[in-house]
Amino acid sequence: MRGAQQRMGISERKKREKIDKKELIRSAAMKMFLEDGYAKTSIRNIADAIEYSPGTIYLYYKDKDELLYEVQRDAYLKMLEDFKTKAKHKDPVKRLLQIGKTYVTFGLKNPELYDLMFIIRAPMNVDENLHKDNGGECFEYLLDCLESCIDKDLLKVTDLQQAALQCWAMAHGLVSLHLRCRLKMIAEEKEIPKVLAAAMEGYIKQLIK
Amino acid sequence: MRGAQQRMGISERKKREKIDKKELIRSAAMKMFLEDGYAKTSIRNIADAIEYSPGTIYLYYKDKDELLYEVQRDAYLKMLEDFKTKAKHKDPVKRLLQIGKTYVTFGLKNPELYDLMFIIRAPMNVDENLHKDNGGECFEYLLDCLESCIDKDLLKVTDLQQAALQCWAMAHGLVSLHLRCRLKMIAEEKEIPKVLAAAMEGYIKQLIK
DNA sequence: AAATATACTGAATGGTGTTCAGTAAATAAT
DNA sequence: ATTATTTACTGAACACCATTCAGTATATTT
Repeated sequence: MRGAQQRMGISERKKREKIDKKELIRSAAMKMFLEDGYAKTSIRNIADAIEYSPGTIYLYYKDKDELLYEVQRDAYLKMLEDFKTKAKHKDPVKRLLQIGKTYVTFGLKNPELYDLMFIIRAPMNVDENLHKDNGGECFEYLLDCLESCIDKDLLKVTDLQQAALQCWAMAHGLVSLHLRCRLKMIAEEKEIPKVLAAAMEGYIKQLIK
Repeated sequence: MRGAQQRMGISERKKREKIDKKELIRSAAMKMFLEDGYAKTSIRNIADAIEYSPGTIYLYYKDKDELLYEVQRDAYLKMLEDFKTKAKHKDPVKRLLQIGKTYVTFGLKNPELYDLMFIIRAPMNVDENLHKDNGGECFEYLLDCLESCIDKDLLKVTDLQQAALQCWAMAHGLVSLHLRCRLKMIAEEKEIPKVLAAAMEGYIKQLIK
């Protein structure tokens, strides 16, 4: 009886240790992805950093993409947290402005993170619903806000889906064009945050009745 | 005298042949970039396709990036051609709508081309002005159109730079989110062209007085 | 005919993701 | 207590990648 309990305790400890290792790998990968970018971070580099062999990583993650998905999951949560703390004004229109500003700022402050969330190519074969499940929560935060605006008849537009798509596309367009250095003809590097924020704010204000 | 002329003729022929080879490499690369994407096309693959050794390519191009820049140049010209043929309505507002539609359609019809023009990462160290010089012409086409609109007081906005930035960001946002499969929660694959065109058109119409 | 210049090769260098036979330690079964 | 089994991990090997460069073969000049 006692032996069995002990064995169960041990096996649980093992399970915990296994999760810890997975977590160790994940956090090392996250750190390196953010510092050097996804492409420049190799499985070998990660293995070196945590002082294990490359093969070990494949005991916990199917491939490099799966590690990316894990980090993306975190990133979406981080963005959602940002929305919840920085875009909670009662007035849905003002909240919409906060969401836009928060999104753009998030992208500018976390370029590598933004990159692996929305820009870099990664086969969506494995987990087709990852972005629906994770990014989905962020998108729904926007949807809820826009729905409130439309319900209260505060906007010129009435098509919720289209409004949401436009807001997201505008914010993503601004951030991603900048992250790919395509706005050099428009503004100096140091002016970019202001210019992008102004463009986003300007767009949303056009929506208001 | 005749000998000298002949030599000059020969050296010119050689020069032509050298340009031809550079062109041969460029067009093979372009074709493969469009079919398989930039990342999946290797220097070895290109060398195989034109039946030369990998080393030969480096006699004509400094590195793979330089080959990318060459193809980007072409791509910008192609887009500008599109604008000139498909967006030439006299009425600047209608022309603006044509530009938006043309841009989005271009991205959807040439996904790999769009990718290497605006989405993939490539060090901008070498030729910082490439996008200013090439993409610049496309952007100026938009700028000219918007300037006409604003001059004739047809838009609600008056800030030319901001309007141009918004238009571009909206179009790029729509196209690039789709190319990275981020719009699955919004619309079915086959509905995407309609949805994106409607969003773009809807946005521009919001701008009109 | 000898010297030089040109065009090209393909093996080598140092990287990448991924696999897998082998090892060593811990646990379970006898 | 001894044997068998499971578990965790290794690191060399595989098939790629971009890039370099000594060597070769052909063409041109001297």
